[in-house]
Amino acid sequence: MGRRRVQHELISKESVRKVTFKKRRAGLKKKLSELTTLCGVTACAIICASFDHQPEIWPSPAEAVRVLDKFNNFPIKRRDMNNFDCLEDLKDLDHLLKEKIKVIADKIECEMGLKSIPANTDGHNIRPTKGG
Amino acid sequence: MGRRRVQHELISKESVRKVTFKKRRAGLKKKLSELTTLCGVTACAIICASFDHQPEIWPSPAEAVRVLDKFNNFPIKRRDMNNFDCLEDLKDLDHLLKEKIKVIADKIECEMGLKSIPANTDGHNIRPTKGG
DNA sequence: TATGCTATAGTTAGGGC
DNA sequence: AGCCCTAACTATAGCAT
Repeated sequence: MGRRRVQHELISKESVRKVTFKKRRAGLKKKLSELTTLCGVTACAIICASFDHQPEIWPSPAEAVRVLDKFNNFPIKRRDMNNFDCLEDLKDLDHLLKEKIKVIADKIECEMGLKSIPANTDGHNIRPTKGG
Repeated sequence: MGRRRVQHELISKESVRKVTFKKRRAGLKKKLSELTTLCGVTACAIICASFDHQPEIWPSPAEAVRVLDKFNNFPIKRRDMNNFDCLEDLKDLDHLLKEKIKVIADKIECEMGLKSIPANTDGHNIRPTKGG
């Protein structure tokens, strides 16, 4: 669509790539918005471009968290069925998720000022950060 | 686009809504794929529809985890800048994230069979699950 | 670099099977 | 339900500014 077809490969010229990115990002955002409105579904998108200083999160960070919650409320065993494109990837999913959650959990605890407390009297025993 | 314009509101007839959802979901998936290919960015989308038994995750669950990692690698303080649509929502984001991560972490530990271990000899002290 | 234009490639609503 | 068709509509590539 546009004056000419484009190959489905990385656009080599950075200036062109950047312009195309902005245009298509806007288009995608609109499409996502229409999908949620017309069909009454919740959806979010997260886009990380090296052009940007931070990822873009739609419709909003808080809504993304709500959508992620919906995802996370599916028990791991039930998520592991057959509706995904890449069964190979799925083999790693549980492991990746577990690793990721551990790292984030540590980071969050750290952020909350609860790190390096070996064992407190509230019954909350925090895993020490390794090599940090 | 199509034989007639549609109002930008919830499609009332469920059968029509479902068909439109499937068509537009496919379109969105293609657009997301093109964006990542053409522009060399990483992106994921998560869609929860009541039609489906589980959320749909693109390009794959594992890739979504990688994109989320990119997001989570931004320090919380730096995320809280000004590139988001909803500053009001952002006020709650850190809190929501912290709560969410805690719940998920508990769930994961449980899944891994590490729950209700008060303290083991590896130096990994796990927070006990509260209330069952 | 960003914004506006517009010809044209691409998407999809409604319908048939 | 799913798949194909195509008119009608939208998104955007290449330019111009």
